[in-house]
Amino acid sequence: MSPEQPTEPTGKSLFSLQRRERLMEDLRAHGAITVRDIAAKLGVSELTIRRDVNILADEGLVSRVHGGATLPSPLDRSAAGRAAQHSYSIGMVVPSLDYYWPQVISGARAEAEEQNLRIMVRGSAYDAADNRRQVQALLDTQNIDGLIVAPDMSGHHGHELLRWLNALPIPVVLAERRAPAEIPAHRLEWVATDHAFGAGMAVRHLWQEGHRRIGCLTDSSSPTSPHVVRGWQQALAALKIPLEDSVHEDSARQDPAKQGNGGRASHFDQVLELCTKTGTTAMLVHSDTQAVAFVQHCVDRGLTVPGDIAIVGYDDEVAYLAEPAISAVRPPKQYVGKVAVQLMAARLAEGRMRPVHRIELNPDLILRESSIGAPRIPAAGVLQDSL
Amino acid sequence: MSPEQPTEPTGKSLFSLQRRERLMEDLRAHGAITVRDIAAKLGVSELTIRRDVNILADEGLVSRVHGGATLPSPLDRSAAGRAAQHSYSIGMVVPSLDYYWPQVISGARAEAEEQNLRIMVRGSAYDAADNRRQVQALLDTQNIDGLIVAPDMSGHHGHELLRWLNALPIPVVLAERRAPAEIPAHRLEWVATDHAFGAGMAVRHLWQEGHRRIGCLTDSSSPTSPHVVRGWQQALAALKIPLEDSVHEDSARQDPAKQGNGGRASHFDQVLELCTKTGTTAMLVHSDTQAVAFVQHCVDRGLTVPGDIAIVGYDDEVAYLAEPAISAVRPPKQYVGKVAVQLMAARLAEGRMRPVHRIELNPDLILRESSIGAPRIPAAGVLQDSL
DNA sequence: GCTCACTTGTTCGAATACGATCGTTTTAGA
DNA sequence: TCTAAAACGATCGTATTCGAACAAGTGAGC
Repeated sequence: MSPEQPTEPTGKSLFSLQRRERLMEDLRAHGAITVRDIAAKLGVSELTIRRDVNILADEGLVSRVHGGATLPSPLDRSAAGRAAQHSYSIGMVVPSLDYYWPQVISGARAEAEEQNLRIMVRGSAYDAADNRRQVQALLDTQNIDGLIVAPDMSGHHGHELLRWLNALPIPVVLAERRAPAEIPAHRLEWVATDHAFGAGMAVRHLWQEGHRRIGCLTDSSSPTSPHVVRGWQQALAALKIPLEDSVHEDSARQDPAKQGNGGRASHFDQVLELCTKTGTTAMLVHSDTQAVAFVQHCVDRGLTVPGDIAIVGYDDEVAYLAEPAISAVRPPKQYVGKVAVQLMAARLAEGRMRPVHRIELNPDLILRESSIGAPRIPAAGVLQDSL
Repeated sequence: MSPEQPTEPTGKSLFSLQRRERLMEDLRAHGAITVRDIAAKLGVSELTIRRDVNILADEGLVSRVHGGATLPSPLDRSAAGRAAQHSYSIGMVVPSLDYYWPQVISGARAEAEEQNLRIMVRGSAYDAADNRRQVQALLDTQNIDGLIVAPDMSGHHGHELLRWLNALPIPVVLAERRAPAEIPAHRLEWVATDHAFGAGMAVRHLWQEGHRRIGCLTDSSSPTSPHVVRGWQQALAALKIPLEDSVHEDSARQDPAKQGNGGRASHFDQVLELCTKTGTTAMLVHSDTQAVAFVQHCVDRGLTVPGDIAIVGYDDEVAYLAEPAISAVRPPKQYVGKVAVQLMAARLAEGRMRPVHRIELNPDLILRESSIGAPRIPAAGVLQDSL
């Protein structure tokens, strides 16, 4: 009877995939369809067709228009996104997930979103063997097109790891690390904070506050430490402060038997004694956790900060929590992640013709109570343009 | 008599996208269309067509004219002009317009086009006073939002110039220059080729070719020279070649009385004599022009290249012209310009919160006849991963 | 039986496309 | 240069479509 019924009135309902097939058939036949016609023809609601059209449009198979759909057209500006669809996955291996690195990761994530990249993060221990394990795990299980990594580079194993990374078939970007010049890791790119610059900035600041003997307390177990020390030394040299009788202590080189809180306290006492002996009135303390402990210790010993001794920390993770709040050098952690992803995206897009980029970012100096407002010798004019 | 009805009189209405496609078809067919014709043809109001034309013009697909539209024309300044209106002008001051820098400029220009920036280039002499004059001229006469510059940084005047650049109210990016650490030019950004890396690459290449005494001939009047020398020294150290009896000569430090071609010839003779005396079989020659002259001199003296002495040049401007063609380290000049503009564009867009970026790019080593194919000691396996 | 995941339908406020009017700008012709 | 006609853009109104939220139906797996 009624031959005029729609092609598929009530008979059997179609699966969504079949429906979309039919939709595409009609589209190919006529060049364009309206939601209303198709909905009537297939006996489903218009909303359903709209949803189908959206799905097809997301895959670039149709161009959406008000009221229907057409064959994909170059005039369809939403098609631009389609090109970027075959996006890359990049792996990221960082040595800590609770200090310093969360912000780096967050910067990387934001930029990855921007660039339409997927990013997979893994934490690792601070040692080369585990770094390699984590990278290998990413290579094996995921489909990684690029790698951002902050490896341990100390000792023979570290160098071996660098060579291995350099030989990987995918591009590798180091974050907060630089391959030493003697290792010809000619393919590795990196982005790192210029910690030497940061340390220099801290020293100059203290000098401007009137301090003329500025010490340095570091923890050589951190990969950042050598750069901080170098920057401190360079700044002292530039300011003509003799290096030999400046306080330079390293918490990691303490007698292992004395480790623990007791050991730390006695080490701090030793540092303070040295300061008194040499007339040192300001200290740059690497890693702000240590700076917080040191300030606490000073206060406990009855010293005022910055009155008796001024402190500048390094990293600016927890410096603001101390009492008094500690001035600190703040590396641009967000940007380290962001730029690492930018490097990777550009490398993946441009291929081998792009020259290897190696980027240093300058940190900021965040001034708080621990280093200002206790005037000594009025600042000389030599450094008028240093801040 | 009525076949004259419009193609699509009332039949079915078209979607806007289809309408625009039809419009573009007509436009491609005839080169130009009038709003009235198209409106009649497609059976819509003229206003609708005008709107379509506006949309297409926004995407740069047509040029709007009174009464209709034409294919996009470069004379249509509304397209490029409008976008470029918001955009910035940046000045660029380089020390030479015929050696090395043309390619840097070309890279900068291409990227500026991409980023919709205007770029104004001025040549300058290789001295700080003229650098400053040229920059000042740009600041005075043009409306510069940023500056890319490759200043002379030698001596007191050079340092003074850096301080002045650092204090300018607009962002400054150095190209192929780095501010020394002792000058706290904390606002200056830069992009520079890692010439030390390039020199090291050349030395390692020569070592792999079997050379065990590798000399260096530089011209200390060039700002690049110190980096080349440093890279050469580091590579020698890494390869455990004793530095003290390696040939290291500087053409700029020759007796001024002997300057000129005669002086140069005698200096080259002197260098060759030193090579013989020390058993040096390979030379890294900074600035390719000098390398070309040196190769010519060797050939004139009856030496074969690379048979008796292997040569690697630096800069790769004219190295391919020599007979035999000279292997040379090729700095990524295009990219230096490109990255400088990228840095500037990002700085102008993001403002002061963006940390200072300092970027090094690695050069390539272009192998030609002057350094290969004259096997000596078979290459040892130590450097398997160095190329 | 049950829940869970998935798909489809309904309703309704928001967004969009298109056309009409009218004042302003541009163009062509005297 | 002036003037009239054409073209243009801003604003509004209307018809239609879109999509978010919620509701309901279906099949798979336990």
